[in-house]
Amino acid sequence: MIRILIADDHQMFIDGLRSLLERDKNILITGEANNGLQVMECIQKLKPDLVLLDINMPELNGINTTALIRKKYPDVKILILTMYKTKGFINGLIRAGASGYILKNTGNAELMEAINTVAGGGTFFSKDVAETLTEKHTKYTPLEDAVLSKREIEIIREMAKGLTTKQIAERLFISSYTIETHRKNILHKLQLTNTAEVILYASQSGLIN
Amino acid sequence: MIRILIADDHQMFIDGLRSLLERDKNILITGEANNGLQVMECIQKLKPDLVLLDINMPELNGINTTALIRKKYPDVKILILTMYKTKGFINGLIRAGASGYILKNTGNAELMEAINTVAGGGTFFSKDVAETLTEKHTKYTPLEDAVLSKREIEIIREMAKGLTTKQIAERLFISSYTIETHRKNILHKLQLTNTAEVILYASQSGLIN
DNA sequence: ATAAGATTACCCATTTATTGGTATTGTGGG
DNA sequence: CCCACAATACCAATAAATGGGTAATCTTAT
Repeated sequence: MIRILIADDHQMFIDGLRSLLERDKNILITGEANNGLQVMECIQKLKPDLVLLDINMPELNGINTTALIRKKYPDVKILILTMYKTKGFINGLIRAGASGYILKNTGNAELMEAINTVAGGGTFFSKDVAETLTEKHTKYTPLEDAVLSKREIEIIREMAKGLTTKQIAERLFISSYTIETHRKNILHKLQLTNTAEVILYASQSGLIN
Repeated sequence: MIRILIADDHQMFIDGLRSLLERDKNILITGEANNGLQVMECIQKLKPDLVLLDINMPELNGINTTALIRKKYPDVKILILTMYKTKGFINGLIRAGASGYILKNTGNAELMEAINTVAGGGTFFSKDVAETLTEKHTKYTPLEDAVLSKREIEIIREMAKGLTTKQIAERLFISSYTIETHRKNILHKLQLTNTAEVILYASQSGLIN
């Protein structure tokens, strides 16, 4: 019996997946979570074997959640379910301790295979994902292994509201120079070159909302 | 018996939803589609009563698909399933002919209610969506019915890649001055003030991807 | 306690974006 | 045939962002 926790910010996706997986007598859905913080609470209470984790969640994002699970509960397997196949993400998640990574556009059979493989201690990556990982390093790679600080995320959110460096400084009661530094560090950490790329990254990785 | 077609670019979401809905004896899932073009093909072949439509699909987006269905098959009901609650989109979809609009983070009960209501000829909107529609116009909201031209969308996509005005000009073989004009028009149409807001809007409204 | 990282702060040169104009040509719908 | 709008192009002033530094505190985890 494989005990599974499903984490996704879309309840409808959880409902559907639960219905699908419960057909399998060998699977037990022990619980659900809509954000990273709930995931941590649920693991403690429910002790699942495997967490099906969406990386696009509010409160605590996928990479941080993965790292936290790996640290506190080393025996819990993590299978990432997502729609992003950015190289940096995948690398970051693997380094954080995920055992598998499959895209949401994959079918039923592959999902079952992934669950069984990962639950059995193996690793599983969608074909598309595996291809992305073996790709040559392209010039405009979105990000490597981004670990943004709390403050940096806060600043990105202000940027997304269309505020300028000066306006952000006023709102946070600190110097414009400091915001300038933060923006520089954000660009450097994400290996990006301008605001447009940062906002797209933030939006697509669930940093905003 | 309600005959339903499910359209979403994530096969896993379709699989789950199918499993969930098939429990109801009154519902028959007649088919699936992963993009707008497939939706049109399937409707012709399968003659469903209702289409569950994700707006974030490749090939043909949600608004255009909705308008096309309404035009060619006026009797087919359209229930939008999505995660975006931008006012402009909701308005656009309603005008295009959708009968309902619910967010993917809503639960099972509400989904069933929405399906039954819409199939019965009524309209259904999630509480969140209804709230968005009655909200007062806030200062930093993109313009409701922004109708961006083909070229403008193309330029937004280039902007999202982090390209500068000069680089976009080179890639599209036109003058930088022209790109400047387009950017100005984009900001004006959306009633925004800088690139950050444009990229966030584009990302959240499904213009990118 | 100590080292690593986060947060703060400053300066300056350069590049880009934004704003506010004007204006010509092409094109699809009524 | 016209009109509205799309797409093109140009100029110039100003605002903002980016890239290159340096450096002092403050937190936090080992």
